[in-house]
Amino acid sequence: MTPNLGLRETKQRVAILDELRRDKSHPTADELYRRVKRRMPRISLGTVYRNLELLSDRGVIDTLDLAGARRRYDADRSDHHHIRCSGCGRVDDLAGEPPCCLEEAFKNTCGYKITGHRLELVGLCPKCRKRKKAKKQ
Amino acid sequence: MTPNLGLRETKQRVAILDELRRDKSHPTADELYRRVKRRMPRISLGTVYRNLELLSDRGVIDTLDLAGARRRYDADRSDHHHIRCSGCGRVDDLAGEPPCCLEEAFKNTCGYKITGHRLELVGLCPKCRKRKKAKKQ
DNA sequence: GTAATTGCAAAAATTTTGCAGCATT
DNA sequence: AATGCTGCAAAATTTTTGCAATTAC
Repeated sequence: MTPNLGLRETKQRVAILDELRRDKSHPTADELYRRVKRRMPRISLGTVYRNLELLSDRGVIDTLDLAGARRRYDADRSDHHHIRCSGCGRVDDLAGEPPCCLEEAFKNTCGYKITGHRLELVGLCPKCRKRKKAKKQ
Repeated sequence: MTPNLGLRETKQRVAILDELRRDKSHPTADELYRRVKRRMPRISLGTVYRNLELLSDRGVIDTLDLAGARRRYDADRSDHHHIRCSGCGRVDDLAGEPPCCLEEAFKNTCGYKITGHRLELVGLCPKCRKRKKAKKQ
């Protein structure tokens, strides 16, 4: 599965991580649950939530927690940002370098010890753009 | 209250907006409800939610929807970002210019029509830094 | 008078948790 | 054998909604 993390390698955990790695759409816990359920029908939603939290705590996966939407998960831990469609809620990866040292820029503000940041663009995905155009005419 | 927006000027709406403007802590709907309730004991939480949504739709207030936390609201509509404490969840304003044209940087990515962005720093607020230090020793 | 808005309470949606039994180490 | 993990179901949390009565326009 992954280097030793003090976690047991249960069938459920392996299946959850495997499906998340295979699914590039940043699924919610519930969406992932439904996928895993296809190959493991007795798995419970609670198990999925518990495992996603454990894996996230140990840095195996990322929790997206994007603004306003339900929590989403991402097995891709590389440094990248996301864009969310305000029409349908889908979330895509942003290509391109993370911009100029955001954390640096705010380093000496307000007494916080800065540990990270989250940048999220908002927009309309191609499908929703088309849909909107169609509506207007 | 505010220029005409096709909204009636009910006592509840006025009180909600007034309290939000007075409260710089980016309260959640529930926190705001408890404040408003002090001067208007019969107001209901549903009314607070409904008004916050209406006011946000019309751009009178901002919905923060910061990552992972509960939804928060902000009557300050100036262009600014936020920092969230991973210890206690409090949210503060970030001083300083918004960094170099974030949206520009990603303009030609992935076919989205970009309409906005959200930047949120994460860190430990002064209180939580102190608390953590105390614990360690 | 009309239509928007409210309070209330119930429902919906999402996430967490207690527990007894099971599986991994 | 020990203990971490699971399924299940119930609970907790947050937000939304239906409806009859009220209020602003």
